[in-house]
Amino acid sequence: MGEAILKREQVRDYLLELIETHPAGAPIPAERVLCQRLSVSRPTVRSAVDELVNTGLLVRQHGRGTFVARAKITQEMVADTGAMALPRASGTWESRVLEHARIPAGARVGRRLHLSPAAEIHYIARLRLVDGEPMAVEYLHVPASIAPGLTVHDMESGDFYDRLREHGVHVHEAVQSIEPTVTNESEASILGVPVFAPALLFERLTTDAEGRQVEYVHSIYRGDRYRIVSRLTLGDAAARGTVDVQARFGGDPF
Amino acid sequence: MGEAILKREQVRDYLLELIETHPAGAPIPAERVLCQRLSVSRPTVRSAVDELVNTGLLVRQHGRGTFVARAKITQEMVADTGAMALPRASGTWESRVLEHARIPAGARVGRRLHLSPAAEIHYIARLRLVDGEPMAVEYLHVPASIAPGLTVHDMESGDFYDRLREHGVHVHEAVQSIEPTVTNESEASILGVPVFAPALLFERLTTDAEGRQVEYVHSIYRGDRYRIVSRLTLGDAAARGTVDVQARFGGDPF
DNA sequence: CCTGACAAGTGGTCTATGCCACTTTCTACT
DNA sequence: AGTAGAAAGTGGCATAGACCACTTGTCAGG
Repeated sequence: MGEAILKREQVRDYLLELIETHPAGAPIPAERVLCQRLSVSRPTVRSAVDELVNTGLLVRQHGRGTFVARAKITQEMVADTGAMALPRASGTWESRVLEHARIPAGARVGRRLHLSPAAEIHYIARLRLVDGEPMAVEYLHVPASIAPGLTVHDMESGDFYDRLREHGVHVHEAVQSIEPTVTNESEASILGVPVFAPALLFERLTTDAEGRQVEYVHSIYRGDRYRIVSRLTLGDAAARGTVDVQARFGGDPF
Repeated sequence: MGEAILKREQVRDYLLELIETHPAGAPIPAERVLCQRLSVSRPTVRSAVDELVNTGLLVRQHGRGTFVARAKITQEMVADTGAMALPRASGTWESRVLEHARIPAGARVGRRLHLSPAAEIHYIARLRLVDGEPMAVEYLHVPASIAPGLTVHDMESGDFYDRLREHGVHVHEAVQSIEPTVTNESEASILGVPVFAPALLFERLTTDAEGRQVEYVHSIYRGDRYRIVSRLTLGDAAARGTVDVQARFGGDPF
């Protein structure tokens, strides 16, 4: 069982055993060494290593070597009922603004936010880091009319929804989608992962108490170091329908 | 901007344009034709096609050709407040039991379900299909002591939690995790997707009203045709903490 | 007209080779 | 002892070729 037939599979199994028996950060033998040891060609070795890199088990560094990757960070998305204090994702989270501009919404973002394509929005690209390391890249779109005074500082400190409240915006509801994706070149570069590595794509549209769309966010979370946990409460047919969840995707902040 | 430098990137961009301008199911030029047309080697073409296959944009069939892939299915995980009727994922969902056995829990599943490793469980592997096509593969583990009379029929009909209720088990709460993953060979084969294609990994541990662990599920949902949508309600600090969500990951059923 | 075999076209796996670019180590010179 | 340059070791990109395996289409024979 699990017996590899193809040479690439043999190499992969050999490497999986190395990964299981070495700590994160440990180097694995160089490609050329593996060629000799396993009697396969270099493209075949590279193909097997490619697969393990894409699944987040190995990390490659040009000119340095290939190393066993670290474990994932878990995001708990359940809090005590009614509590303000949300369960943070493990690690110390920070934000770093990569771009901040007031631009026209355009057709696509305009549709999402129910705005004219010409309406102005705050466009913010920001990097989310955990313990100093990139975890996600987010693209926020906030109608300028709703929070005209929004600043870069607002984007980098504390809970973003707290910041919005300080601008008179009381968020009420959000619809969010999650799907698996793979990184493109830009995202890969920003996040320090390979291109086409597994990732989670989040899209969220937030409305305030007055029914206005106040935020549209598109985020990419690296899949090798991030996962979501949720707690669901399910009742009998008569009581079903109530789940006490305070969902916080994608780390901190809301 | 977006200008490919590498030959592999040039090929990929060429193919992306083809994909955008052709409907699902349309064939793309054969590998050898692309070699000639783009003046690149076959391994280079294959590498670019590999990437598009892994992201779910193309589908390869041995001996037949390469075709533009179809769009994703969206799972809405929000229902009307208090309603029994849950928003179904699009398409017609069915289950097909692949395996059903009573086996010892083992160390890992035993820990999850708070059982002795020797305790017996119902182990069920089942395929979830939408419109007749594989969408997910699920591995259910239910303590035999909790539902001694569970049958294959229970696994294939209607809402699984309704079936458990018929066995006197009233599910109350579940904790679930979601992370991006890639398919292994077995999953790829069952789901009809390539190995190492992006997918969503779900793990869920369900408890009943008496605090017993009644179910542990491990599921793989293909990423090329599936995504999750949720609606979150957020209030002011005083009111925050209540989200009216009825989460149903992974299609139908719970 | 039907069937079977063969050819052509498709993707799949692998080897061999060359060269580029980055990083680290070692050696020689100051 | 320190520094700079070269060498060695690492991953990255690409080509060329051979052969395997699957699918489809065509043609000849019955």
